[in-house]
Amino acid sequence: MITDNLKQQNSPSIEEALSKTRLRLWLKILKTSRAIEAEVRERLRSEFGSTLPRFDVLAALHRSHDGLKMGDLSAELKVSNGNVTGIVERLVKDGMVLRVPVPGDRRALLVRLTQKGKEHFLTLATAHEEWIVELLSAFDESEADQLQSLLSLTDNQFHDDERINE
Amino acid sequence: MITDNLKQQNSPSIEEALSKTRLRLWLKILKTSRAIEAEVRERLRSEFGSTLPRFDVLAALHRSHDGLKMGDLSAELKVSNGNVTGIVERLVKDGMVLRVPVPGDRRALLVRLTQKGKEHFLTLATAHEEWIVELLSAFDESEADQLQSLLSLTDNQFHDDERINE
DNA sequence: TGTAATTGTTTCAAGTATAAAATATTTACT
DNA sequence: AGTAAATATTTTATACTTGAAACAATTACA
Repeated sequence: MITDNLKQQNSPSIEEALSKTRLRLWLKILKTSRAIEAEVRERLRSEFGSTLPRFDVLAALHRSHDGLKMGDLSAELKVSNGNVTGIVERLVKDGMVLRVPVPGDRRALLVRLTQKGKEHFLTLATAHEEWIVELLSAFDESEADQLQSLLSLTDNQFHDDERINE
Repeated sequence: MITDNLKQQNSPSIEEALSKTRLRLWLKILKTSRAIEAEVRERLRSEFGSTLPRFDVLAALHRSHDGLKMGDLSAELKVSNGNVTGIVERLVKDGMVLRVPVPGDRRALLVRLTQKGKEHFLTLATAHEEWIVELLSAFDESEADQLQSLLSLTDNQFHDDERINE
């Protein structure tokens, strides 16, 4: 598909100002996001000896009731297959998850939370929710809603998945 | 210093709704930020064979005219000392930066862009700016300004640097 | 002057992350 | 049945990341 460039023909100075504003905004988004993420990582580490990737894997497994195949897990978390292999390996070693064969398919493995993993995740999740509420305490209901709406303007902007065919 | 909990005594349901809104907002911030960052990483890789950490180091060195000590560099980028050692090592190997001794202090090393590094950085920076403008094209001037203001509400929220003493 | 504390940096061990290659299995099609 | 293509996963090589330990040099000060 070929499209024309339909950009409005603004004066150069208006275009340049907009570019600067967007660049500055990106740095702000990145700074805010990284600051909160760093704080969460640090608390997971110091208070629970855990990490964000582990938490993310446990959360995904907790959401899906019957476990997830390795591939589904990496798709869900948007990280590479090989990466998930390593994280799950360590979680198995710690008794948090189990790898069980899929009946009809000897290639695939289902990853499931153990009882211990379930309990551990609930502890982490409770703390995590409290931290986020605290770290975003600068926003009241109205401000948070406005932010949410503004950020939603990017919604159809990024596709992993171009779905070229069909 | 001991402070009372000065939180307004809202009804439980209002508090809970606010918590949910904040948690949802955090997931949105994280999703947006990661999507843009992933796209920038991918383009640095595929179009220039480079990475975001390398770009960040080059950018910091370009901003400071006379080079930076290793410690200043890691402070500026908010990453660990050991991390910077590795990234700089690879940049040295590629001829992008130089380590030069600091006259009065035999512990310290100044890291400086080479001519090649300067040119390489300018190429990357130009492309990077275009990408960001494109990736944030969902926001017009007014929306970008509103977002910037809302995100600035967290400004004194996160300190690396508690400055307990003095 | 000597030595303790501080400062600047690298090394280390472990975990996270990727793309690409390798392996194993299943499916589709002849 | 036989084989090519597709699918599910792991392995490999390389890079990034951290906190903590080690090392080296400088500064403060008894």
